[in-house]
Amino acid sequence: MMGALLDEATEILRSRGGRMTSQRKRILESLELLGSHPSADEIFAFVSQSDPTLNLSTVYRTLRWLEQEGLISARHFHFDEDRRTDRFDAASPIDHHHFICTECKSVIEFDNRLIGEVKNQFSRQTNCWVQSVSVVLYGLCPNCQK
Amino acid sequence: MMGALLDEATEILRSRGGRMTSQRKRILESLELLGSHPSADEIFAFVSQSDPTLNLSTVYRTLRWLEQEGLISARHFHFDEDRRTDRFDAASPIDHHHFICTECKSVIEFDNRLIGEVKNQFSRQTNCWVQSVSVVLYGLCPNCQK
DNA sequence: AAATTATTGCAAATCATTTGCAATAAAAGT
DNA sequence: ACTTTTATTGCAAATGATTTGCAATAATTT
Ligand SMILES: [Mn+2]
Ligand SMILES: [Mn+2]
Ligand SMILES: [Zn+2]
Ligand SMILES: [Zn+2]
Repeated sequence: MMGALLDEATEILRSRGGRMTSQRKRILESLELLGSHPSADEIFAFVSQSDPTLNLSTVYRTLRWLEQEGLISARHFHFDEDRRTDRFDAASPIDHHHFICTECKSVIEFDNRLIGEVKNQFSRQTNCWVQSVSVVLYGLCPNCQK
Repeated sequence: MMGALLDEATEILRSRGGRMTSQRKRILESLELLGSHPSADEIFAFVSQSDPTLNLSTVYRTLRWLEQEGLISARHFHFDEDRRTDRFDAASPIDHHHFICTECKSVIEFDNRLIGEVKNQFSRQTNCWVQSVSVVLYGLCPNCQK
């Protein structure tokens, strides 16, 4: 249960002559601890508490590597203000979708088999081959509806 | 048919003491001509042909204003390379969705009533109020499947 | 035509992210 | 353990899209 990401990453590194460093360990850890969808900066701030020498570049390099390996996914949620910062998702890209409360910025993950249907119908109608689907709902969570 | 955007924009300007300038006219025009989902830079390049004095800031200012007024929408399509440039959509945010061919970068617009269902089911289950839905499919268009 | 002020062009600032490079430290070889 | 190899890091500078301050310009009003 705990350390799934770290184990997978370690395995990939081993198989390629890569090195599991203390900074990578901490970044992996933080991805599991910070459940939400943290930005590189948030991960940096969190890990910095326990390792003040960590550099933001290392955070980015590690995240991009994990992304390439398919262990995490980068997303842009279209917040009112900040359209531009990537958020990182410890889960694989393909198996869930997101609701964003535009007021408190909380994120709810969900899935729905109808989404598969949408994909199938589109494929059938256009002969496009659909590899992945991104669904993002924006609105107000129960709390923020007042 | 032609000039819908320009007409709406002109009307809004009129009602607020704004001014319909030549640069705004050209930018609005280009949004209708360039059917695809152009970036600010692409709009800039296009309009520059007919007005070499136009400045990129003006393009951005106009686009952001149109976005605020709800006449166009800004989107980020999650292309492999460039995750960071906004693309502008002459259509309103709410009434259609997109398929992106990750090979040739072409965009196909579509809609599907099931998406409304997904939204309704989510609302019912979580008591969240959903304001907007973004669906983006990534894959290969018929041509690029070889 | 003169006055008013919304809008522009220009240059500089922002801000998230990336990159080059020399210093550091895993892992491998001895 | 000691040395070698080289993957990885920290640091500082670069990038690239977008934004912003401000003086100059041009629509509109008077
Ligand atoms: Mn998620
Ligand atoms: Mn569109
Ligand atoms: Zn909320
Ligand atoms: Zn294609």
